[in-house]
Amino acid sequence: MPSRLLSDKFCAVRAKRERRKEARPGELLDAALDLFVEKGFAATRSEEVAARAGVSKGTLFLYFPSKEELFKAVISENLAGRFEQWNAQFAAFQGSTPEMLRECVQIWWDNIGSTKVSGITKLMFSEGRNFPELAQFYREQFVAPAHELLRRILQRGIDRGEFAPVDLDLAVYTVVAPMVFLMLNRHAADICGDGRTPMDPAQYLALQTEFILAGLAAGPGQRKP
Amino acid sequence: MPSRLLSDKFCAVRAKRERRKEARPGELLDAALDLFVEKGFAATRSEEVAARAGVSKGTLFLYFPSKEELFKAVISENLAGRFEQWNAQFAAFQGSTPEMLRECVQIWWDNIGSTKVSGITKLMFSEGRNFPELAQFYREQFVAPAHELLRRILQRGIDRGEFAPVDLDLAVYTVVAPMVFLMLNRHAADICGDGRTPMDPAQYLALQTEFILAGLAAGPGQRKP
Amino acid sequence: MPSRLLSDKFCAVRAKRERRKEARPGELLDAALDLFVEKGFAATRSEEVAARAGVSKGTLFLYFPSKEELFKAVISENLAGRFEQWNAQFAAFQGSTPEMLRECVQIWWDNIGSTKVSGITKLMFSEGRNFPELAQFYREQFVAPAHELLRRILQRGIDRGEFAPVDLDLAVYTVVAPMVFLMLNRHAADICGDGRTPMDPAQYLALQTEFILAGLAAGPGQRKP
Amino acid sequence: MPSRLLSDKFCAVRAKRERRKEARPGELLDAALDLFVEKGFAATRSEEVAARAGVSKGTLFLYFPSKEELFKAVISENLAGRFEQWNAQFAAFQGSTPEMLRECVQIWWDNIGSTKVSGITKLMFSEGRNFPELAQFYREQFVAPAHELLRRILQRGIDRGEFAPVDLDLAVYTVVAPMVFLMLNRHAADICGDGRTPMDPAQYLALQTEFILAGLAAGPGQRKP
DNA sequence: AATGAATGAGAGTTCATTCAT
DNA sequence: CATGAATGAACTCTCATTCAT
Repeated sequence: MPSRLLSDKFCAVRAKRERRKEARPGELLDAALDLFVEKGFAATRSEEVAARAGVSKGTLFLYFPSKEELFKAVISENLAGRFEQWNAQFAAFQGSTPEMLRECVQIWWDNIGSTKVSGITKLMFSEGRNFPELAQFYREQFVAPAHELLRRILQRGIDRGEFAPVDLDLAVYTVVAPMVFLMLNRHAADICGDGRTPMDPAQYLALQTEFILAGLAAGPGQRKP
Repeated sequence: MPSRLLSDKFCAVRAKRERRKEARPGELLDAALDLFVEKGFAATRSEEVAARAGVSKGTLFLYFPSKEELFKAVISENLAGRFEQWNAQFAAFQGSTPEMLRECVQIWWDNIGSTKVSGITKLMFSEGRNFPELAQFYREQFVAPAHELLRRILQRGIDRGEFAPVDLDLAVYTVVAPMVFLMLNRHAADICGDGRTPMDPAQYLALQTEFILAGLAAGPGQRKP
Repeated sequence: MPSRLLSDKFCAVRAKRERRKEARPGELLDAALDLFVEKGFAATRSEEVAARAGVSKGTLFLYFPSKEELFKAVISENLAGRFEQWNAQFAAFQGSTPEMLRECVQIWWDNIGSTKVSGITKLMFSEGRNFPELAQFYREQFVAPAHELLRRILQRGIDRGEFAPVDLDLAVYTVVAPMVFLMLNRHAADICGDGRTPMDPAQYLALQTEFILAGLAAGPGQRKP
Repeated sequence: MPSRLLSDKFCAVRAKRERRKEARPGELLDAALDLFVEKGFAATRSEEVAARAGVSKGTLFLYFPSKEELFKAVISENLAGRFEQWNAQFAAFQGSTPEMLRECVQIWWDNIGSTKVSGITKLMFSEGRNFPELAQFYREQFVAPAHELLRRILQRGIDRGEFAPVDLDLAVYTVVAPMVFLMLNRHAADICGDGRTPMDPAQYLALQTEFILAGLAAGPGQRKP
C-alpha cells in the first residue's frame, strides 16, 4: 500500500531528528539536576547545563524559557507523583506495621534517597528561600504527601496496638529527619562524615529505623524519670 | 565655653567612631553570616553585607580582600571550638548515661541549635562543595570533635550496661542527624514543614532523644524478625 | 475512484503549491514591508516576517541571503518608478497649471500616499542613515524624479503667468513637505495628532494645496510689508 | 573660622567628583539622544551611549536602570514644558496675526527645529509604535500644547478679520507639517533633498509661511473653480 | 524546495572590586 | 580610614543564520 510506504518513509526520515527533539528536554533536565545539585542554582551557568546535555546555549532556551523555568521543570519532572502508587501499595499492605515502616524506608531509599532525585531536597534547602513559589510547590508536591503517608502508617501501628500512642506530628519528623539528613549529606560531599570511614547509609538507615521502632514500641517519655 | 564644648564633642564623636572601628570586622562578619545563611553565598551582594553592617561598599573590602575571604572568615570565626569546655564538662559528669545524652542534646540546642551559629552548618551544607578547604576545616573543628564526644558518651553507656552494644559509628549518626535536620530546616524557611502547624523543635528533640534512648536500651535488630 | 480522486487532489495541491512558490518572494517582501514599517528594521524579527508570509524561518533565507538584503529588496522592489508614465501624462496635460498641480497631488495620494508604498518613505526616514546606499538609491529613483516633475509643473505655471515668479527649489519643498508629513504620520500611529479627532488626510491635502496655490498666485514675500 | 575652612576644604575635595556625578545624567542623555536619533533606539547599543558620554557600560546602568528607561528619560528631559513661557508670550502679543505666526515659526525654529531637540520628533516617528506609552506622553506634553497654541493664533487672525474663516483643525496641520518635515529630514541625512544643492531651511520656512498666510488671507477653496 | 532544530555571536544587565577623593 | 563613582568581566537571554532531514 502506497500510503503505508509513504508513512514509513516519512517516519524514517523524521525518526532521528524527532527522537532527539523528544529526548532533549529530558537530557537537559538531567544535566540541570546534576549541576544544580552539585554547584547550586545560582552558581550554575546556563551554558554549562547545555554543554553537559551536549547542546549549545541557545538550544537550552529553545526548550525552557528561562533558567528559573528550567529549575521549576526539574522539580516537576522528578517529583511527579510517585505517591499515587505508594499510597495504593501501602493501603493494601498486609503485614505488621513495623514491617510496613521498614518497607517504606526501603522504598524511599531505593527510589529517592540513593538516587540523584535526592539532590532536589538539597536544592530546596539551599536555594528555597530565594524561590518561595518553588519552595511552596515542593512542599505541596512532595513534603505534604510524604507526611500524610507516614502519618497513616504510624496511626495504623497505634490502632493495631503495635505502637504506643504518640504525637503523630512529632513522630513523623523522627522518620523524616534521618531521610533528609542522608539526602543532604550525600549531596554535600559527606560534610558530616567524621573524615575516617565513610558511613554506610543502608546500615545507618536500618539502625535508625530500629531505634524509631523501639521508641514507638516503648511509648514516649515513659523511661524519662 | 564653645571651644571646650566643641572639643568634648569632638572627642565623644571620635571615641564612638574608634569603638565602631574596632567593632567593624565583627559587625561585617555578623551581617555576612546572616545574609549568607538567608540567601546563599552567591545570591548575597557585597553591598548588602556592607549596608547591613552600616558601612559603605568600599569599607568591606578594607577589612576583607574579597567576598570569598569574607566567607572563609565567617566560617572560621564562628567555629571557635567550645569542645574543650564541653569535653571537660562531660568527663566530669556523674549521672546516668541517658541523662548525660539528654544534657548533651540540651546544651547543643541552647548553644548552637537554637542560635545563629546553626547557620554555619547550613552554610557548609549549601556551599561546602565550592569551598573544599573550608569543608575540611569544618569537619576537623566541628564534626570530628562532636562525633568523638558522642562516641564517648555512648561508649560510657555500653560500658556501664545502660545501653546494649551497638555499632558506635552508626549510633553517633542517629544523634547527629536530628540535630543537623533542625539546624538546616530552621534556616530553610521550614521547607520540610507540611505547611500546617510549624513543628516545635524542643518537643521534637525530646521525643527524638527518647527514641534514641529506647533504641540504645533495646539493642539493635533484636525485634527485627 | 479513489486513485483518480487522489491524483486530482494531488495535482490541485501541487498546482497551488507551485503558484505559491512563485509568489513567495513577493509575499515575503510584502510581509517584510509591513513589519519593517510598523516596528522598524532592527525590532522586526526574521521569523515574524516568515510567519506573516506563511512560511518557515528557513524559507526566508532561501530567497534572501540576509535580513539586510531583504530590507534592500523591500526598498528596491517598491521603488519601481512610475515616473515614466507620470511624466508622459503631465507632458500632455492641457488644463490650467493649478488644475495640474491638484491632479498631481491627487495622483500621488491615490497611488502612493494612501497606499502601502508610503511605507517606503517611512522606512527611508527611519533607517536611511543605516543604509546609505539605499538612501542614495531612493533619492535617485524617487526624490529626484518627483522634484523634477514638480519643478516642471511650477515652471509651467510661471511661464504661463499663472504663478508669480518664485524660487523653484524652495517651492518644490512646499509641495513635497505635506506629502512626506502625511506618509510618515500615517505609519507612526498618528503621532502628530492632537489626540482628539483624527485628521482627514484628503481634506488636509485639499486645503494645503489651495494654500500653496494661493501662495504661488500671490508671489512670495509680497505682503511681507 | 575653622568651620568655614573645613567647609571650603570639604567642598574643594568633593568638587570635581561631584561635578561629574551631577553632570553624568545629562551627558548620558545627550549621548543617547544623539545616537537614538541617528541610528534608532533598537539599533543603538547601550555601550555606544556610554562610550559617547565617555564612561563605561556599567556607569550607564548606575544612572538609568535600563535602556528603555534611558529612552524615557531622554524624552522627558527634553520636552520639559516650554509652553508655559510661550503661551504667556503670545497671549501678550500686540502686533498683527501674520506677524504673530511668523514669530511663532521663528521661535520654534530657534528653540527646537534647528536644535537637536528636533531629534525627539524623529525618534517618536521612528520608534513610537514600539513604545505606546511614550508616544502618548509625547502627544500630551508636546503635540497637544503646540496645536492649541497654533489654534489660538489662527483663531485670533480670524476674529480680527486678518484671516478668512477656515477649518482650524486642518489649518493647524498646514503649519505643523512643514515643521515636522524639517525636523525629520534634518535627522534623516537630508533624505528628501534632491541631491543637488542642499535646501536652506530658513528660506524654506519663510516661503512656506508666506504661502500659508496667503492661503489664510484668501480663504480656502475660493479660487478652486 | 521547505522545514525547524540547532547554533553562537552579541546585546542588556549585574556586581565584585578598585581608587580618586 | 571611609566613601561611592566607576569599571569591566561574566552571566542570562535573543535572534539571524545554518543545515540535516
